[in-house]
Formats: sequence, C-alpha cells, structure tokens
Amino acid sequence: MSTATAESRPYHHGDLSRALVDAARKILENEGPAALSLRAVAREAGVSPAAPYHHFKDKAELLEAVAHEGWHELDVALSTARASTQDSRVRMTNLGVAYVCFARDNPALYRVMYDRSRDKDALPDQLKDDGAYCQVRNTINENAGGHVTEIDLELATIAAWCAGHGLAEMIGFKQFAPLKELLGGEEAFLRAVFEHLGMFAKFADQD
Amino acid sequence: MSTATAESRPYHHGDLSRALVDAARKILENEGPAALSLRAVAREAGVSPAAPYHHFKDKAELLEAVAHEGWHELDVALSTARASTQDSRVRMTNLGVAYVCFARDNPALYRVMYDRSRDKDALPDQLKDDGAYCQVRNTINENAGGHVTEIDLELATIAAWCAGHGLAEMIGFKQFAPLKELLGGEEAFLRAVFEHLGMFAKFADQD
DNA sequence: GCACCAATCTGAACGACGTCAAGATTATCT
DNA sequence: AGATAATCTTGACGTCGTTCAGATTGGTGC
Repeated sequence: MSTATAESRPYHHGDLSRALVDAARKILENEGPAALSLRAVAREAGVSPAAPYHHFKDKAELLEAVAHEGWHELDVALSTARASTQDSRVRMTNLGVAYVCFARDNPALYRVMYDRSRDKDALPDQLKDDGAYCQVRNTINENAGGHVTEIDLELATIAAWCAGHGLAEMIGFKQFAPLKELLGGEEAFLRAVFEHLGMFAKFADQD
Repeated sequence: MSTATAESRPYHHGDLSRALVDAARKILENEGPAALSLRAVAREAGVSPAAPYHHFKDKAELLEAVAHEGWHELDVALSTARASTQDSRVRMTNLGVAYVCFARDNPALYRVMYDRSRDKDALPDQLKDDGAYCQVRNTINENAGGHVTEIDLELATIAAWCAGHGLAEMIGFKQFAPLKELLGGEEAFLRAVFEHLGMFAKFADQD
C-alpha cells in the first residue's frame, strides 16, 4: 500500500518533512486538491496523523512548502521557454504559452500555489527577486528594446502576468473547446489568445 | 413576504432556500470564505444542520446558488459601466475597471464564483447567452468598428476576460501597493495596467 | 560507554464538519 | 375530514485539523 520509501520504518523517519511534501504532491496529482488532507498525507507517508506537526506548524505551512516547490518548477519552465527562440517577438508569446502549459499539466499544484497566495494576499517574494516574474519583466524589456520607463515596464509585466494567470485558470473550461478545435489544437488556441491581447487596449492605438 | 429574520420561527420556514442563500452571503461578507460551512449557514438561518438538504442536494449546490447571484450582480455592474461613456475607447477600459472593482468589493463572493467554476471546469452558461461575457464581446465589437472576424472577436473577448480575471484575483496583492501609491490610487493603477496590456502582444506591432 | 536532553513519533481525545436515516410536524389536496 | 407529500429535527457516522501526554530515539557532554 504505502509506496513511501519504506523498508522497516524505524521510529524516526529520517527526513519526514521531505517525505510529507512528496506525499502531498503525490496525492495532489493522483486524487486532486479535494483529497489533500493532512491526515491523508500522513497516511501516505506511513506516519501518524500528529507527526507532521513536528515539521510544520499548520496544514497551511505544509501547503506553503508544496507551493514553494511549484513556483520553483515554474521558474525552470519559463527559463527553458525563454531560451527557446532568438526572435524577441515570438519569445514573449512562448513565455505565455509555457506558463499556461505548466498550469495545464500541473493543475492541482497550480491551484495550491494560488490558493496560498490569495490567502496571504501576496505572491511569494522569491518571484520578484530572481524568479518567474523576473523572466517576464526581462523579456518584455528586451522586447521593447530597452527604452521603456521603469514604471511602464512594471505595468506591462503585471498586465502580462495577470493575463497569463487568467488564461491558466480557464484553459480547461469547456466553453473554449470548440474554438480550440477550430484553431487546430490547444497550443494554437493559446498563441491566438495571447496575440489578441492588445486588441482592446489603448496602447495598440497609441503606438 | 414577511421578513426572513424569524419571530417565533414556525416549524415550516416559508422560504428557506432564499433564507439559506442570504445567510450564506452574510457569512461570506462578515467572516470570509473559510467560515462558510453548511452548518454555519443553517445556524445563521435559525434551522437545524440537516434542513438545507431538503432544498439543496449538496453544499456545492448551495454555493452554486450563491455564485449564480454573484454572476447576475456582475452583469448589472458591467451594464452600468458600459453605459457610462460614449467614447468607445474609454468604454473598454471602464468595463475592465468595473469588473475588477466588483471583485475587490465582493472578494469572498468572487472567490466562490470562480471556485465553483473551476470545480466544474466551465463558466456558467448564462454568461455566454446574455450575461457579462456578452457585454465584453459587444463592447469590443463596437470598439473595432464592426469589421472583425467572428473568431477574432471571440479570441479578443477571451483575452480581455482572462486579463480582467487575473487582475481581479491579484488586485489586493501586497506587491502592487507601492505602484498603486505612485500612480495615485487603485483606480489609476487599474487603468494603467489595462492600457499596458497590448505592450507584449504581437497585435500591437501588426496593427 | 553512559546519562541526560531535546527532537521525534504515537495514541487518544476534542470540537467542527458534511451527510444521512428515522421520526416528528405541518401544508396541501381530495 | 383524512391521507399524502413536503418540510424540519434529532441523532448518528466517518472524516477532518489540532492538541496533549507519553513513548522512543539521536546526539551531546562526561
């Protein structure tokens, strides 16, 4: 049953915090966010329901650790996407597509990441320092040739981030299925949406 | 009908489904989404914990009813915003601002609305038929002067909707506080973000 | 090598939750 | 009126997050 790294389970686990986070992610992937209870995580790790409290003060703190891993993996995904092209115009779209694809491929993890952020009313600080948020800002900056106000750069990054997040949360919605079909697949749909982002913005007219 | 808040509470409530939805919304406003349990709703309505099950099959079905009210009120808010200006360019931004302001002023309700949508992987059908989604699409269509492909119109609407939703979920995030301050308030910040949406899209260059 | 302390884990318990079944109460229809 | 269906209560079941007292162990100073 318990597929945890189990031999003869000594009284002291060795690295329980690590095992708990792994167990949580396993449950998230296999059974979705609704099944993610602290007791289920402890069960999966082969440990009593009270054991996690020696490593995390809360259920929330465990989820925080899971979310932290998620953000880091998002960083990696965006870095890879950023290096995928030389064309600075396509690169931005690729970034967006990579972001949404990450959410699509890890829906439960993505949900935990943002549920925690909403509860704290803040994104993780890691993002602004050298994380995924920076990837986006730098790419926009390159894309604009460098001559952009600090404020405009920040605003454009926020706009891009919000659009990406919105699309990430809704990419699986049934209403979009026919349009995806019509455009020849999900990725084509994604690119098309991103390319229509300017259509209703003032910016498109001013440029 | 006589007021919902009972006097000598007869055995039959009269209109319990209505009272339950009202109680749920009251709890949402006063104590937030975390405090919204079915038992608490029943308590607030002055009724036993099992009573709701004669009107809703589930807790989820009660939340569905709450969310439905929320979507309708969002419709109203967007309609009002749409009629606020003649300038078709500003009108689009006003729509976006109204959307985000609704989320900011009813954070718990907005969260329930989208939590339910994510669980169903679909937006309410009401939206596409004559609801808020239509408001956005029509406004974009007017804004484009009418000569736009059906597909382009749909894509632009999706893009706008996703951007609005993303911003709505993050508008309260602490990281944005300094920028809000710098731009002279939250609404100015909102307008600025919306106006920067095109900055990273291909569309801005092609136009 | 040994005693001791702090860290780690268990077991049992508490209150709150969603949900259900059986019975009480009331409205409605003939 | 009486019968049938709708509504509400009571009590219960299993699960959850969390806490606490006690068992077990690793690591430190001697």
